Amino acid sequence: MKTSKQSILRLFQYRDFLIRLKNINTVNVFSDNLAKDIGTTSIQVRKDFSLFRLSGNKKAGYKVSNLLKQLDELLGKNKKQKVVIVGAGNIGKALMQYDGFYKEGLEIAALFDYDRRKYNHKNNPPVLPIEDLFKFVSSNNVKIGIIAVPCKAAQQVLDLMISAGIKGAMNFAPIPLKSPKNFYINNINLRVELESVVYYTQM
Amino acid sequence: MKTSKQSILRLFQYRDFLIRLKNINTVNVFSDNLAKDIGTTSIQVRKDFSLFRLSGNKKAGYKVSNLLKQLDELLGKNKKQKVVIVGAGNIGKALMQYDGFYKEGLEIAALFDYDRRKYNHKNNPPVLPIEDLFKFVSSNNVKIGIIAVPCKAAQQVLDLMISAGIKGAMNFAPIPLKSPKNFYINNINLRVELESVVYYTQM
DNA sequence: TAGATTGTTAATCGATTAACAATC
DNA sequence: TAGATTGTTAATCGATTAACAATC
Repeated sequence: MKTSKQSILRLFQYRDFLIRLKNINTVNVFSDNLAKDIGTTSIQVRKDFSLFRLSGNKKAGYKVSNLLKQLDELLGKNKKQKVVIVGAGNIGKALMQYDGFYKEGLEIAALFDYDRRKYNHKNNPPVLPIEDLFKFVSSNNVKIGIIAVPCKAAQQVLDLMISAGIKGAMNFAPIPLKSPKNFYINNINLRVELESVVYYTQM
Repeated sequence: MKTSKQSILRLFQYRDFLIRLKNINTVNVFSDNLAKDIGTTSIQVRKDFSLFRLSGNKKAGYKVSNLLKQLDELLGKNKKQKVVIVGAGNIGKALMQYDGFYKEGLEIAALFDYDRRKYNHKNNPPVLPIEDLFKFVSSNNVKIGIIAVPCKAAQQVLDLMISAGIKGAMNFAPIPLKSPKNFYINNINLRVELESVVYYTQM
């Protein structure tokens, strides 16, 4: 109960806003400013902070740099994290080039694919054959994977990741995958997300 | 209360599974099968169905084709929906080529971009100049948009969409956007999603 | 019938919101 | 001081889970 999934997600969003504030040299911020930005209420903001023992000053709000430092610590943003992507198709490439991963401590260490024509050892990050995944992951101590392959290959890729020592994954294949309890998987089903937009606009 | 966001999302997932079942000619399905597939409980499945007046047969479960037909009706899957994408970068192109949109009644009618070099009227869907968005959307009666542009252009694109008559959007720009109350916006922040995977694997 | 399954009502759980005391 | 803000405790709300009746 103490730490809910949703408040963690909001902490990341607050952090985003704080970074923007810091860039324009803002020193203080009120819970109400934070709330407005991410589209919630100031009560929710203070509640979230309360859960994680983040405190400000009555009347003066929160110090941007101080709060940011605490959030970085709390969210483990001080360590660099290596990530591998399996599937060098459109989604894989989009993520490879996604701005802002790197400065957030997320390093796309390599892409992997089944298709030989896509291999490119010289690229940064390199595009490697799927056979190299196991060795790469274990020798580079990678803990995070992204699955961007077609449905029929997804479970196989996940199993390979797990056996290689990966502990959490983001999955774009629109099919539920089986994983052990201690493995964290974040399913992103873009089709369902789009379908739900359609549904809500029709109501 | 009657219709919760989460149960709607699950209805789409049940539907996915039912389509797969239909393809392998399965006739009947139990709530427990549905639950296993999407990773929930049979109680939840029956509760969801109960909310939407979907019923089966005691002992015999649900008829796949019948249930599918009812879900299609409920979720408005019988009408084709046109969608426009603004931003012909990696994410835009990934979505353009995303398998399965079309057969789900989602038609990517056109992409729009600010960059002249990306224009391609001959492509299917065509890649058009952003100046054409307003006219295209209103004359084709498009109700759904996808925002796949950098942060600094996102709000401007959304405003343009709204003025052209779009009613709901999926937004990939990692920044909160302002929209009127009757406009539905689904924010997909891939960086935050990935960061949360990192967070949970570290615990 | 006995066993298995649906479907609804009630109970629980968790997250959000409200109320308000503390204090700068 | 008065006004504005934080931070915690209590109340509400919504979603999930449990219990159980109905019935094939």
